[in-house]
Amino acid sequence: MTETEPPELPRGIALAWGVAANPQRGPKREMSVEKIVDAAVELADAEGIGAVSMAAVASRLGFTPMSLYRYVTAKDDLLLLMQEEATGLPPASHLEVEGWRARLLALYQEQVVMYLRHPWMLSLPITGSPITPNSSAWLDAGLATLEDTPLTAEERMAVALAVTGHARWCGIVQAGYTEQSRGTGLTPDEVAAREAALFDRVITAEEFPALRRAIDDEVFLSAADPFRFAVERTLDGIAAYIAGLDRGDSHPDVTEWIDIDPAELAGDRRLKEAQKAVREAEKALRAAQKIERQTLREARERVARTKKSG
Amino acid sequence: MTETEPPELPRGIALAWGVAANPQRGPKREMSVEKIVDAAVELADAEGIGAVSMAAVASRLGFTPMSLYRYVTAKDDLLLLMQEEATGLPPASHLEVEGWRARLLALYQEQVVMYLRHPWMLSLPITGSPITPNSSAWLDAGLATLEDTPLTAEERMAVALAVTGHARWCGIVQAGYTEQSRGTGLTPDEVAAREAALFDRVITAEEFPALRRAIDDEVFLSAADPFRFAVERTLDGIAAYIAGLDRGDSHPDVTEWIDIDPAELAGDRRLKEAQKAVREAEKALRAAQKIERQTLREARERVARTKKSG
DNA sequence: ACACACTGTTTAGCTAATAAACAGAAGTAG
DNA sequence: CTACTTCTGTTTATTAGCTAAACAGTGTGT
Repeated sequence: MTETEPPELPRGIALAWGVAANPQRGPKREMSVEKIVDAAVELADAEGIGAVSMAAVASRLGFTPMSLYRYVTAKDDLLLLMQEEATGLPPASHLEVEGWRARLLALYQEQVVMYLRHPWMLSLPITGSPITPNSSAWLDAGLATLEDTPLTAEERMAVALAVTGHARWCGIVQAGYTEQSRGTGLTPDEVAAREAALFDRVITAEEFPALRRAIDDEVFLSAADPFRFAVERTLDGIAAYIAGLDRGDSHPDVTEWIDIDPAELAGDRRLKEAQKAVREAEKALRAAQKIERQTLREARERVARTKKSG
Repeated sequence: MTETEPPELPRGIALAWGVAANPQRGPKREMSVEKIVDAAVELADAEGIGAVSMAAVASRLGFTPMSLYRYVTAKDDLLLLMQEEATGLPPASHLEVEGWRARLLALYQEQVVMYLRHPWMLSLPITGSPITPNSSAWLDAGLATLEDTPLTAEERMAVALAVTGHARWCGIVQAGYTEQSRGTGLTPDEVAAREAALFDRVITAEEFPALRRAIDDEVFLSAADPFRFAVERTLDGIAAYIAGLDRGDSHPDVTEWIDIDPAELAGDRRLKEAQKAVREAEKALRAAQKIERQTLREARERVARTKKSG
């Protein structure tokens, strides 16, 4: 009888869970996985993920590049462990408040802080669900806040996932500024201002009326946190949903995932042609807009020149 | 008098807006930026962003790697243009339904479809706000749905941003499976199943009670779309908020962004020490858990062996 | 004592981005 | 028409970065 052996843990994940045999013989180890990961995280925090090369990490510890491979099978491994280390355990502070709503909000904020501290985490690829101890702990904490609610298991998962999503999205957008400010040497505020100026210059009322109005209302210079607003609304919606359940509403039918059937793309010729047609039309539109813009620009320049010389 | 010249458009963005001078002299061009970008997008769709090297794109067009540099200043440029191309203009289908809520939901779904079609987009770094024509068009479409609502400009931006965030988050998670299925050769379903098995194996009721319960309730095997649930709740919350405004509620005070003061991190020694202490404690806890897990595993193996031989 | 399992290091191979120098093509000024 | 200039796609070469393989030295178990 073949034992139903579960699939092998990927080496990196095994390391993260601490299920890795330590060798007994041979010379004493001078480094450790933890020291390596620490060094890598420090480097990423300070200079961005781009600065994290095997050589840089090793040299920060005073060793040669190849030495790291005695502790870590490949760079991807190291990145996974860095993620795990930077994720850390969820702080307990969200337990100091009462009620699922306050706790979820606190958990959201804790996650945002985490991402602000380690913005590089957001540029690492996500590979499916987080099967590492610390990520699991965060997810567990999110689910735990909802234990006293009448939500189904699936709904709880959806809520916990949504909170993480909000935090990530907030982090992603802010990390964009962080990165740019690192690259240009400007402060994040200056980057934002520069960007607002670019926007202002390029968004016309004819092409983007709603966006233009938003710019004119100075949304990009506002100090308000749009992400906070969004989480609050989401929590409102969840609260209302729970209230409905308490009132006796039934859980709605599940909505299936949106799925793109690869066959749909590869097989159906008519669909493909239709898509192609749309793309062509888009291109044509864009081309026309380009010409318009260029013409406009030239006209403006002419006027400016006339004014100057006149 | 120095003219208040706005900052130069980055080359890539200039290209995206079509504000790039075409040369007049010299031999006829055999390629075009568009053909290059098309080829790159096709490649990324088919084989993932990892397959997009300058050489691969060039060879797909039948040219040498360096030829591309006559059209695109650097790979980053190409990536930006790919993003812009794959983003496309928002389909008009969301205009076929009535009311801000239905339109936003449609816009959400359209974005999800876009990300499913081009999952690689989600692994490109975000650099601040989307200052390209197509991205702007999506944002404009989102804001436009809210024009008839009593929301402030900032609130509208927050809502539009949130919808994008939900779509991205949905795309990110699903792209994780797509990528993994490409790497392993398994179907996405198989990947999900394998992952569920891994989870099942590693999550104990003692360490992660809530998560364990969720697994036992088979949330990871459910066909329900957790992201859809979350957007619906968010839209509920926004609807309730709007209803409140209509009833005469006032807009709440703005919440400031969460900001990590770098000085806070660098300067305050006590804080730093406290943080270090927390990290040490976390490590200790993790180490203890590791040992526990390893012991448990060994014990199980012993039992299994005994059973076999007995 | 000796074999073996390990250590960190050296060397080398590979992929990938891109700078620099090139020969030939097409406009343009005389 | 001719010479000059600008531009084309190509060739060559440099650089950074990951990692396989071979190596000399170290400590443990027999």
